[in-house]
Amino acid sequence: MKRYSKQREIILDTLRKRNDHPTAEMLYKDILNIMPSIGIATVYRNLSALSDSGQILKIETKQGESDRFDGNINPHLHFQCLECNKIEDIFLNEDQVKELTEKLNEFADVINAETVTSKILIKGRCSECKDKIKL
Amino acid sequence: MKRYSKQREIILDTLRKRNDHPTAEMLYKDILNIMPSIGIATVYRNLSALSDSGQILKIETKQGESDRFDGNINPHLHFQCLECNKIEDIFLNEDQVKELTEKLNEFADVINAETVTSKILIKGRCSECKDKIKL
DNA sequence: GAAATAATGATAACGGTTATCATTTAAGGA
DNA sequence: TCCTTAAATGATAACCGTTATCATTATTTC
Repeated sequence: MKRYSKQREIILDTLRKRNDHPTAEMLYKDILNIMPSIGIATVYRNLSALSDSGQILKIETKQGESDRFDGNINPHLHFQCLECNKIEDIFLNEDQVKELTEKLNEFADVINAETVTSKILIKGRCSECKDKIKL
Repeated sequence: MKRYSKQREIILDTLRKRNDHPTAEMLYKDILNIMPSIGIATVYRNLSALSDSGQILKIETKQGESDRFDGNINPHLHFQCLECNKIEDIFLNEDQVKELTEKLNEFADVINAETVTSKILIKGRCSECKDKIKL
């Protein structure tokens, strides 16, 4: 990422405009409407670069399933519904972030390791699917 | 898994004897010494079935990287070292499990969802790599 | 503007996993 | 024990998301 590119700008903009967690493929299809000449490799390349540089988040789900991307880098967890596979954000307030960080540090201490980051995915039933089952 | 199979028994035994987090490939190579006729597909098939039935754990790491398996199903978190990629277990005592569960439930409540399970991977530097960097 | 080289687009290749299918084998009678 | 049924296996082709390759295009610097 040593040089500006129109493609990267569009990719970042497109991702930030959404408030869900699209795959590279979904973004690619979106962007084709704006820049029909863009290649899928460019989308993957830039999503990787942007996530490496911390401008976006990559959510690695299970193998065989496409990675998801998130334009919102405020500290938050992810929730995935076991029924409909939807991924939702759970935003934490400062106190919650602090509590969680302390707890993770405590856990890492058990094996004398140093926490840098963490990946927390809560799995369960989302509000809609919870209701469906009750009907 | 409606019928017994010698292959499945060997796969489960082999995994349980290890206290690390091997990939399907690693287990396959191990098992070739005991049963040279086993096929890689059988290993994958049984690892999936065993993890679906809760007898083992599947640790889904990042895409492109092989899944890891764990024969120990006591509640524990995983830690992955950013330097050497090693995965370590962090076992929790009952109180810690309870605390963590409560916290996750609290987080899921924010979006009115119901927690069933969670996947927590702490990333950072393991005790060995932490030391290496300081040298 | 020209040179240097980063970024792109098209597409081939990759790698872990899953699907396919003929063959083998376990389980439950007769 | 033999027979039948269908689950499980082993070999391998296929799958699919992603990455590598490479010629071409575009950005930056002078």
